[in-house]
Amino acid sequence: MSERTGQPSHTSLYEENIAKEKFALIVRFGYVAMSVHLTNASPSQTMTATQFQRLPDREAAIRKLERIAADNLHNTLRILRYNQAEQIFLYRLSSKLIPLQTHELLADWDPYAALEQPLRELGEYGRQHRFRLSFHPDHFTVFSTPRQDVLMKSQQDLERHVSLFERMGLDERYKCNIHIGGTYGDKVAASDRFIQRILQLPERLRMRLTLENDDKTFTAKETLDTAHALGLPMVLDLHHHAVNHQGEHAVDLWADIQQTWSNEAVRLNQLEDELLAPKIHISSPKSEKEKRAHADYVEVDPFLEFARAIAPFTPRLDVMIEAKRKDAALFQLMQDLSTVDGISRINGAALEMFS
DNA sequence: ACCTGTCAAGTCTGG
DNA sequence: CCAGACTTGACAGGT
Repeated sequence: MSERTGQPSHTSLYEENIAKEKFALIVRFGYVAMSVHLTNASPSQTMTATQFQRLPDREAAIRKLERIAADNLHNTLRILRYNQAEQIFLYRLSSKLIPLQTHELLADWDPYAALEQPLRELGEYGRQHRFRLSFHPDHFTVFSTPRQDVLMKSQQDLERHVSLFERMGLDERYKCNIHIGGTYGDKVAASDRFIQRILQLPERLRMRLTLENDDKTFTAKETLDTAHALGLPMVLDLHHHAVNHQGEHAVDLWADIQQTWSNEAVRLNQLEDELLAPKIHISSPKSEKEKRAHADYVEVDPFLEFARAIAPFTPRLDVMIEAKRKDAALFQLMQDLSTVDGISRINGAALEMFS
């Protein structure tokens, strides 16, 4: 293996997988939060703090928040049923399922009292159909921050996401993906601070994390080093890598990135579990000028080039599509890929590449 | 029914 | 030091 690819050698588990898959790469695709095909199915409906305060009856206002949250959970279940019908097994949950959950106006509100049942139902459906569900707390979750107040809020927001997983009955295989954060003029100090902060987190939060390279600050290589230091899996974003790297090639980092997922599978004693297959993000630049912004759809070629290059030493890959047109972009990409030589479609959103 | 402005968050840049 | 850009989907309020 290592002679063949020039990559570092791999575990015996890895060799077994390769033998079993006969050098075929199985790729599954998914999309983020909302479907553009389903109507009136937003999982992210909300209420502004201003509106909440404007309502004279606070109890009634809270009931309204709970109705919005229940509706978001119901819409998420509708989306999962749709995903099941379309055979899409990768899906990122909305971070806005429960509006104003961490707002200081609602510090005394326990939203779970009213939402326990729908959350459990959602998690059960997800487990039953083997969906790979994830969260991506937004970019205001910054553990590299030097500010204590920002750190507190970041931990609070991560806690909120992990609690949702727990209330859904979804164990540590279900992950919250985050970025490292800002540099504040000193990248080394910032990543050191990040590492120390993550090490100080309660284990139930720390072990939910995956780390993703970002488009401005921490490159894939730097994120991989940080993931190694913390023993966390890494999600490689190919678009971010394309606009933020120091000359290194994603394919050359891949063996080590893949290894972070094998390590996690070993840690959780879930060696063959597809929930812990290595995962990447793909998206395409909106335009020449707006290289970082996401386009409506995803171009085939950059993904195809990467997938072909890693196929000889990768049995399985999960791909999250980050495109404005969400599931429509997924279907378009599947169609574009299905006409390519050496690729056969397994089902709605999974395919097999032979090498 | 549609359109425009606003809302949240934290970081970073430009003035 | 402060204002504005960045990002995102959806609300809020106007026509």
